[in-house]
Amino acid sequence: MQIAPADAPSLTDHEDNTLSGRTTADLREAIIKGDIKAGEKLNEPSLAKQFKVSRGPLREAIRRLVAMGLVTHKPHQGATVVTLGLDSIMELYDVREALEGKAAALAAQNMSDEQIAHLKRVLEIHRRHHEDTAGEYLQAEGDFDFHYQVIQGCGNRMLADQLCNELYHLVRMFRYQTSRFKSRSQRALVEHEQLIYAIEQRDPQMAEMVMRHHIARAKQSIRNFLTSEEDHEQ
Amino acid sequence: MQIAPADAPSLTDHEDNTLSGRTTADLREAIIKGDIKAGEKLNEPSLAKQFKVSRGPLREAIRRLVAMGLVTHKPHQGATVVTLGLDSIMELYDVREALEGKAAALAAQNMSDEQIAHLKRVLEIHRRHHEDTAGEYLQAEGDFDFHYQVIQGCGNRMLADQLCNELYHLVRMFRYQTSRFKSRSQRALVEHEQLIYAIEQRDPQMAEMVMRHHIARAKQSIRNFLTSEEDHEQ
DNA sequence: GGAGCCACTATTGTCAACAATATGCTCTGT
DNA sequence: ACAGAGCATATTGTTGACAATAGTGGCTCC
Repeated sequence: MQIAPADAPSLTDHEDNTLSGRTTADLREAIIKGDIKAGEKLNEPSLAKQFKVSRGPLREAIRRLVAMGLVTHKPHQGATVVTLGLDSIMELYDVREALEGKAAALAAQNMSDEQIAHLKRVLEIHRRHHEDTAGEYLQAEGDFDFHYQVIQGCGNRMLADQLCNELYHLVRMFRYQTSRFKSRSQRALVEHEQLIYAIEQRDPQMAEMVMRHHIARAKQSIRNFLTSEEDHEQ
Repeated sequence: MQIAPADAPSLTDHEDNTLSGRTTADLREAIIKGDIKAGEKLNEPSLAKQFKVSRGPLREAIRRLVAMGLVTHKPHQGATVVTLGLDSIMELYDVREALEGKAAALAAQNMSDEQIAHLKRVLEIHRRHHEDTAGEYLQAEGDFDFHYQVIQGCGNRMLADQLCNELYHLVRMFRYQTSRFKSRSQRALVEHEQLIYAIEQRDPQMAEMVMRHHIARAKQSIRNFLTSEEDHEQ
């Protein structure tokens, strides 16, 4: 069992060994980590040269990222990295609330005892880490690690794919963009604990409610942070 | 196996005019309507010849369909049309329940009075149609038309895209595969009426509850139908 | 001097040939 | 006759060149 996976070899890297697959992963990480900035245009020849591939695989990679929601594409005008404004983030968190809420409910029904035990261990590791470092940065990735376990345990592959292959990367991108935004880790721990309790009780409604409140609070916290920041800058 | 007729005036056809875009739409309709059967392998050279395009645009089309969930793809082995087993359908309807439930809640908050009036007109048309034809087939597409209006009125573009660009096509494919499955139209009308009431009252929680029950019932109805059919066949 | 048109350039869309990989078949050996 | 290895073939992955389109700059005309 490993906690927050070290670096780029993300949990969702069942990527293939083809150039197209590797390029997708590389380009995706470049965008998420901000090496290619938000709103920037993706120039095919230059990127192809940069990644040392032809334009064919690169274009396929771009198409996959479009499906992921990381870039937009207009015919004959090319692709540009999405800009995550406050509105988009709020929308994203509403979708997360709906999807992960349902995932929590299903997890309460379908998770094996072994999986629940594993979830407890993950929470314990996060708590230790929080105590040791006084609420450190890793919390961000670690937080998703917890959510990831719940999602994988829900038993609905379609739901899990939607969350992990598409929305997850948008969340990561947002977190890289506003890495200065922390806090909430103490509260998150408590809420995660509540969720485990609900799942352990095999109570889908309670699990869904807890998860939805958890995400709704995160959403509100982000809104407060971003709007106050706007005020400061203007 | 035939090619799809060139007419594909789907609701979501903001497709571009490029060969890639048109091929995507054509191939998509061919798969949804069953011209290319479930589980069938997509042979690139042969399909390219049928659609009169090169393999480049065709491959991009396939990639988009993979993102849509209509086909799966394995490196060096090619793409195959998904087979919608009972399990997949159940998963799909759980995702719909979560997403459309939230959409209904948001619609209750954000829909304009004009949009609500339009929704009422759509419902009225469906009711007329139902009375005239004693519960006819068109109900299937009409039903989604109603849901479509709610989704568009929710004001969350990300949510709407997820539903209309991805899940919607899977639902359509399922309906084409089991077009003999009807019924429920009377009940659906009542449930749609309840939803409008909730939206009109600007009651998000009630709207979400009504929508979720509506979809959950549809799910159960499908399960009963498909399992009984299994029994008959075996 | 400004507005509109035209050519040019940079970039995207498309194609056909080439390379690499998987699958199925044959041939051989026991 | 059967199992396994190796080859042949079909299919996918990749490439560089070609075509078409949108944006840009300069030029002319009013």
